[in-house]
Amino acid sequence: MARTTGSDGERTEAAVRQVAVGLIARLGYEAMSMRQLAAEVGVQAAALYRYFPTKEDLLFTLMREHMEGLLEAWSAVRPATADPVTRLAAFVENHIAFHIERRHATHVSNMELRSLSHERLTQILKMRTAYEKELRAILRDGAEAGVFQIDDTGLTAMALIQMMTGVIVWFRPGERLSIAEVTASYLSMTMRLVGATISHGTARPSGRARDAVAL
Amino acid sequence: MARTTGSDGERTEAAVRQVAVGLIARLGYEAMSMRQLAAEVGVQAAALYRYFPTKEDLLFTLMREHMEGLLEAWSAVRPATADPVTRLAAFVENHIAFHIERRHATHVSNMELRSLSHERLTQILKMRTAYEKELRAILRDGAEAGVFQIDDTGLTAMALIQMMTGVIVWFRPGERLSIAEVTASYLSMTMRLVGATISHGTARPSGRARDAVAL
DNA sequence: GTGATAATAAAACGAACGTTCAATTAATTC
DNA sequence: GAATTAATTGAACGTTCGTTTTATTATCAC
Repeated sequence: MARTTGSDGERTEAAVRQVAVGLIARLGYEAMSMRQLAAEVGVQAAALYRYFPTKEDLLFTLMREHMEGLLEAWSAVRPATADPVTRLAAFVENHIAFHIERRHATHVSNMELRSLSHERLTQILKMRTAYEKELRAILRDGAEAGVFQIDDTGLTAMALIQMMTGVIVWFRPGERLSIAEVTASYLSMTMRLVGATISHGTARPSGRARDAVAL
Repeated sequence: MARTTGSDGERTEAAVRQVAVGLIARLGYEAMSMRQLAAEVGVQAAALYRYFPTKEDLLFTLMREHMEGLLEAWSAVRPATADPVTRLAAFVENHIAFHIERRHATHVSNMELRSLSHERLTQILKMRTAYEKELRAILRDGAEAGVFQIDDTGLTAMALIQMMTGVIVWFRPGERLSIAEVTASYLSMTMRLVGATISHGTARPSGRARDAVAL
């Protein structure tokens, strides 16, 4: 009825986070009880409160670190070039890879926003907006350079993000398609969707789709 | 402390459904209490059980009728023609219109699946699969006829549905874009994504994107 | 070894949950 | 207008929830 042999705060906290992501993704935040979480970690419910003051703090921590990870991942691979096609390709590849790798955490970050307090919701949405802004900038640059054919930059960015993130809904590792195949297909669909051309300067006035990249 | 004047079972049940959709969409199924629902309807919690035996029965009813509505809406507008471009355009237009019109119900049907029993989940997923099958058939026919350029029919169908349904996440009526503008943009993006051509017979062997429709 | 501190257990708190039941009144039927 | 049915109330049930408190033991620094 006290500290157990071999107990270690860092290991326990890491276990709590990991189990919580899986449990919330599967059951939902509201449906997961602290007792259930504790049981799967192998600890009493009261022990959780040593690491997270409230259930909502736990949720917020998971979400914030997920979003920070997404922004950092993109920063790490963002190309230095100004070429919109290269930048868009990098964005798509990073987005798909990151979200497939962290399916459960993405599920949590996308589905449980309504369980956050207003203030914390704002914080998460700010990070999300910053991420989407990166994509919009690429699309805008490409449209201005004439290498993309886009009606509405904002709408196209949302459509692309929904399409790409949606991969976590149906994709299961080890099934029919490999991650590489899925990524290649999404890259191809993305380039067609934005009407990407291989002309590196300005697009020709007519027959704009003539040089569509065959990705 | 009994039947109230002017009370009417049909009206009460309709009110319960309508309020429940809004409440579940906003708070989530688990977070919405039966007492809260009853209060918004203007009735005591016990009265709800006259219409829905359990909370889950209520959720299932809302979801089933949403999916039935979706399938019926598509049946009503499905073109008789064999032309894949026309059929795809009709599918996209119907999908966007239906989902924008029933944003809250769509939210419920997409987000609360995990709160259903196994058997009922299977029922809902069966309807969803039937709907997706319609899109896959259009894409397959178009690919075989050479009017669409598609890597993988199943993957493309999922990507399109995620992209289109995602409209409910960011679209708000009366803001920057009208429903007509949004629909036109999504139609354009869809046609480009599947590499639609205006050639009504077979596509030319090379320069396949030359005749991309300028939607 | 001894003292400080970190990590946990065990038990309990009040509140809220979905649901049931008996009582009661409005509307309808004959 | 009496009998029947439809619609609802108010109170209660047992359970579970997030969280707090207190006590107890392992670990670590010296």
